[in-house]
Amino acid sequence: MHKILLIEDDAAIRLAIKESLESENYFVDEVDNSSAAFNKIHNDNYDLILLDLILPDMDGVELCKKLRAEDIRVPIIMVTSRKDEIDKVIGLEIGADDYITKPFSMRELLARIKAILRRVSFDASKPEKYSFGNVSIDFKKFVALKEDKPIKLSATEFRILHYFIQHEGEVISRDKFLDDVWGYDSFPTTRTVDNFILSLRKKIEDNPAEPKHLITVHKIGYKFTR
Amino acid sequence: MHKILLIEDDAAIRLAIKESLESENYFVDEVDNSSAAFNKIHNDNYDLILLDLILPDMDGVELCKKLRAEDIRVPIIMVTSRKDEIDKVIGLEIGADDYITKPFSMRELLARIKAILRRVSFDASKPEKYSFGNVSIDFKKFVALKEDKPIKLSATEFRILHYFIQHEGEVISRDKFLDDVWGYDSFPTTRTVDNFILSLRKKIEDNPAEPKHLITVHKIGYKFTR
DNA sequence: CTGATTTTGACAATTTTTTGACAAATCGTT
DNA sequence: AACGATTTGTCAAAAAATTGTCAAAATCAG
Repeated sequence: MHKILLIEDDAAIRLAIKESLESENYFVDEVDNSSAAFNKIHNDNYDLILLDLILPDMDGVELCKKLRAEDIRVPIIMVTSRKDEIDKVIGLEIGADDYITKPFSMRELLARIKAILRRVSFDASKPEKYSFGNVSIDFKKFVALKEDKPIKLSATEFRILHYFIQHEGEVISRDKFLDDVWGYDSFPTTRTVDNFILSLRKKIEDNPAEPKHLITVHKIGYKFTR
Repeated sequence: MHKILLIEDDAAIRLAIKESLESENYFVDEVDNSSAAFNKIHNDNYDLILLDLILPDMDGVELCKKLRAEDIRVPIIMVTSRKDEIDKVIGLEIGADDYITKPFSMRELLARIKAILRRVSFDASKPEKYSFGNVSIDFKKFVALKEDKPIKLSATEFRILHYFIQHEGEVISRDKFLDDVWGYDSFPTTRTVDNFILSLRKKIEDNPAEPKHLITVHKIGYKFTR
């Protein structure tokens, strides 16, 4: 889940934005002035900062500059009320990644946030293709073959296999699966994991009753072997 | 990796841009005046030039003209502070490929760079004409035929098909479509993508209910197969 | 202004995910 | 080896989420 710091002195606007962001499953911290923001930023890791340009104590521009001067590179989206303020401010010297002027639609704000987060966080080490036994998988084309015949995997099944492959040989507990594959905003039971293992075995094992790749480690979890 | 030459006399701006570009995995060379730029360009191959309009020695416009006169065709993006300067630039005689006025956000600059590099690499390996099933498309003339009968495609539909063809077999998420086909300053919902797929299917599939070319990959996106 | 295109929103159809019940297997303890 | 407690395998139905579809609203180009 992405963590966003919202810096805005108008309480009503702050609340509105916070609620929208939360409904999109972002975690939001809010402050109403830039010195509080400055502290928060130093004590916490944010994925993105939403910064209103007019703040009581330190100006938003100053905060932005200060952060960049410290080589803090969290993406920053500036929010301004007046178009002509941008001119003074958003110039690149300041180091904001994007800006949006009031009034803006929530949809646009959310879209901009999403666009920036997407750009920043791309998966570093993902195998695009992988094969084991008589199974081969193309994670870019989302195609899986067993003995050259296509098998149908759901999106979650692809994710699980991908995770397994990245952690080959390692025993993964059901809880870890739920954390890492499902994420922090979904809470199925651990039985859900078993069921996915079951269906994956049916699809990729020669003999699902005697799995060679998706191995049960009793009372611990499952592991993948090539 | 793409190689970019950044010509900008303000050191702060130069650094900010350079860092952003590098974080996007571009290789960046920087100079602060146009005669240095001129030499660099002759001794090296750049994929793109970012040129500030106000430079100490030679004017950016002059540099641009000079390069074009030598038939050097590297794409050039002009950066200007004042809106009225654009007029000088756009007049095509200068030969810049795009321009951007200060203030601008990093996101916009990166988007424009991406767009131009994409366009160029597309021109290089151009599928000007393409056919699949009983459909053939001429992307230069913007004409599409199905069983030799013309079908009417909108500009967006052409762009989508073109994007699909460039990424044949690959599954494209709705978000990626919005980024790459719609661009950086428009924020439709992901449902818009579905609707375009729908209308494209009606036009190019024999049986739109059972598409053979525009395939849904549930929970991931769509892919094109020949 | 008009007509075409793009975008949204509602609802239906489809697919996937999750749950829960029960059987089978495992483990530690007699 | 047998027992009981716990964990895992298995299946199918329920719940949830995604996509297909259409039409109306908004936007854009001429």
